[in-house]
Amino acid sequence: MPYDPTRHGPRRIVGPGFHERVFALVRAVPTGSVTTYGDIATALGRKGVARQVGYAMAALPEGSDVPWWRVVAAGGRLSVAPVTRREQAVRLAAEGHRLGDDRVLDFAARRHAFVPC
DNA sequence: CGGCTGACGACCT
DNA sequence: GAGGTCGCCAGCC
Repeated sequence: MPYDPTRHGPRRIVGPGFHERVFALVRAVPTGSVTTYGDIATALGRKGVARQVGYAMAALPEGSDVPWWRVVAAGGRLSVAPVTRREQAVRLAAEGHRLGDDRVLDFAARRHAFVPC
């Protein structure tokens, strides 16, 4: 069943652990840049956990300080649930991104490079 | 403690 | 391009 905020209950409180590390990385993405689930997974040291990164994003509470809209799918695609995707497109456009066909154009140039601490 | 639930990605037909 | 398969795992009930 696809993610549906109207049916999947209240937002959950963010706890310590994996989710928190994901959120910390997303907070490090500056305005005007984007990153991907896979890049975050790689930055965490495990290439294969892009899916888990997505799950972490789904658990974000509303009103958090995490710029979730800067996280796109591989290749710059917008792949979240339709309602959220519209919101994401609006926010990305507001940060100067050009969008087309559910994609971030110039994705390669706007992709954030995570630096090791 | 077991079961369930998910914003993915690479690769294959 | 459109499907399907498989690997991946934390957090909540």
